[in-house]
This record gives sequence, structure tokens and C-alpha cells, in this order.
Amino acid sequence: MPRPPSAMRRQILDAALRLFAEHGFKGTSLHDIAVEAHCSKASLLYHFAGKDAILTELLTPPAESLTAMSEELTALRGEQAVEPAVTGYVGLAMRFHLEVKIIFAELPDMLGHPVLAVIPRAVDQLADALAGRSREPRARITAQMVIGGVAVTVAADVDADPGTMRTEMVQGALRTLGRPTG
Amino acid sequence: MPRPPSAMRRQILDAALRLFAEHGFKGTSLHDIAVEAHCSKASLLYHFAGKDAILTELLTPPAESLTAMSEELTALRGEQAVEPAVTGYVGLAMRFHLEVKIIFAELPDMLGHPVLAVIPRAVDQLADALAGRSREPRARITAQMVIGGVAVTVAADVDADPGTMRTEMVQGALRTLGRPTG
DNA sequence: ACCGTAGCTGGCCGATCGGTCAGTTCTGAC
DNA sequence: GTCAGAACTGACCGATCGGCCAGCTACGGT
Repeated sequence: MPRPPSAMRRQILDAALRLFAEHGFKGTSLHDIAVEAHCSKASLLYHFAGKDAILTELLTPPAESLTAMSEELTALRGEQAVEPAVTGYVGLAMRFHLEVKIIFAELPDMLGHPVLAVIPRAVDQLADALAGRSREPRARITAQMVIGGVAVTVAADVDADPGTMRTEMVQGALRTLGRPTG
Repeated sequence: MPRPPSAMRRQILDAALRLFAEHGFKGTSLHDIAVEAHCSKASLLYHFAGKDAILTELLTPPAESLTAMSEELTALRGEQAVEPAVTGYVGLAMRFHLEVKIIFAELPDMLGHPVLAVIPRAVDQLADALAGRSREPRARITAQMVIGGVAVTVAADVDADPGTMRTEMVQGALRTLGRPTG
């Protein structure tokens, strides 16, 4: 339930995004966010129902995008799904790379978080598409490697321009899946 | 400095390893460990200097193994280093998969932890070997993908027998690096 | 001039955490 | 039996955390 936007609200979200990505959710206190956002701790709780609500609002967009993408992929059959899955996933991971970092920084808790409850199913569908609808262990394992490899690479602070990163991750992923680019 | 072993000591370490892997370091309290290990919280602190000491003792073996492996890799030149790096890293990740899970569950903090201070350098050397000593962005990015992909795959609870996982991860990693197996 | 309300704050609360300590129980050496 | 020390524990402490509340300030409508 986002309230009408305000300058301070955006400021808080920006500060929280930076701090969560750097120190994790549990590793960031409301005090830390307040200092970074140049306001009081009580002001945070005026704009947001609680610490968790801040996280929820930050992670809702990537969660919804992931769900939407994985739903679209279900329309594609067999190996036709592989390339769209790779490019779509890489794009998503790059667009929300800070959010990915937050999720990966505290995976166990995040997967238990309501707003991310959709992730296991979405990731399953994504893995299914990456595996070209194959149920063989080999395909499932390589799909998992691609999902993890892209996420970690995006979360790590690699000094390379976004264009190169995107291209190389897409090609690398396709190689991993055994579908080298001509 | 590990004291002489005792039954309770091992019991505590086992309990802590399970709980840290499942809920993360910060997500596990001394109380939780005490319950799991069937002893009092005070007893934990009799056997260990503190919560951190438990973590240190759990992560020292994998840290030392990683350091040793990356040191050995420095002796290999150019592309000769790639395959040993892959098989070595996959083996290490599988052997210490619970510890990998702990580290990845709270990456930011863990990298700041003294016992894991060796990791950035070791990972750098590993990436260097995986990249076949190349400094091109493409090679560095794919190396990063392999490191992340293997770690995440190993940390995730994939239902596949260890032999298959090892084989497929090694082959998948080699494909990612553009070195398909015959 | 008055008022309602949105925005914001300092101060406080209960819960939980890691850690300490005095004291008890167990056990093997003599 | 006695005693020393290892093993273990319940009770407690200070710090930190997320969250709550009474109240202050600024401002637009009437």
C-alpha cells in the first residue's frame, strides 16, 4: 500500500536501498537509515509501517517483474524458451542489481519474506525455461548454475561497463547451457 | 586456538553448522544453538570464547583449503590453469557446501570477518586461473559467473546425487569458460 | 484569527541479544 | 574419603534493536 509520494519518502527508500545492499537487511538499523536519509528514526516510522514495510516496498518491483517474466516464458515451448529466458533474466538482474544484492545477502530470510513468496515458483519456471523444458538432472543443474552465476556476477562490484556485462553474461549463460552463439 | 576436543564441543559445532547454514549467522542466537546442542547457553561460552569463535572454527578449514588451492594454481601458467582450477574449485565447494552456504548467506559481513580476510585474494587468484590468466573483461566476467554459479548451485538444495552434481558442474563450468569437453 | 492536519521529532518502552559470573555437579588421582 | 579441576548451569547485566507516543511546527482553508 504505497502512500502518496513525497520527497522524504523517496529519500528514505534510496538510503535504505543503498544500506541494505551494502550491509544487508539485518545489518542495517533504523538508526542507520535515519542518519543516511537525514531525518529522525521516528520519521521513518511515520512514512512506513515498519522496517519490514521499507524492505517490502523496495523488493516489490523486482518481484513483480520476475513473476511477469516467468509467466511470459511459460508460453514458449521447449528450446524456444531458452534464449528469451537468458536475455530476460540477465536484463532483470542488471536492472535490479542492488535488489538482487539485498536478496542474496540474506537468502534464507528473504525466501521466507511474504513479498518474495513468489520467488521459488518463478525461479522454478525460469529454471524450467533455461533447461529447455528438460527434466534431466544435467539440464536442471546447469540452469541452476546460470541463475546463480548471473545473480552473483551482478551483485559483485565488477568494474565493467553495463553493455559488456550484459553481452558477456548472455553469451556465457548460453555457453553454459550448451547453446553457443554461432 | 582449538582446545582439546570433547563430545560436547563437537556437538556444539555440529549444531551451529546446521543452524548457521539454515538461518544465517546473525539469524542464529546462542540460545538456538544451545537448544539444538542440548546444553545451556553458558556452556557454549565455556567451550568457546564467543559466538564469533564458533564461526571462526567452522570457517577456518574451508578458508585454509581455498588458500592452499589458489596458491597451488599460481604455479600453472596460462590456459593450463583452467581445468585444475575448475575441478579444484568444484571439489572444494562440494566438500564444504554447508560452509559455502553460511558465507553466501551473509556475504558482506563474512568478507569483513578476519578468518575470511584471505578470501578476496584467493578468489582473485582463482578467477585469474579460471580466466586462463587473461585480463580481458570477457574472461573476468565469465570467471565470476563460474565462481558464483558453482557456489549457489552447491548451496541450493538440489536433489541430485553428488557424483552427477560434480560432473555436471565441472562440465558446465568448462562450457561457460568456452572450453567444451571433447 | 482560528483550526485541522500533514510532517516530523525526542524520549521512552519491551524484547532480544551476546556475554559474565558465582556457584554447583561430576570425575579421576591420590 | 578427600580434593582439585574440568564441565556445566541459572541468574543477571549492558547494549542494541524495532516500535510507540505525546507533542511540536508549518501551512492551507475558512
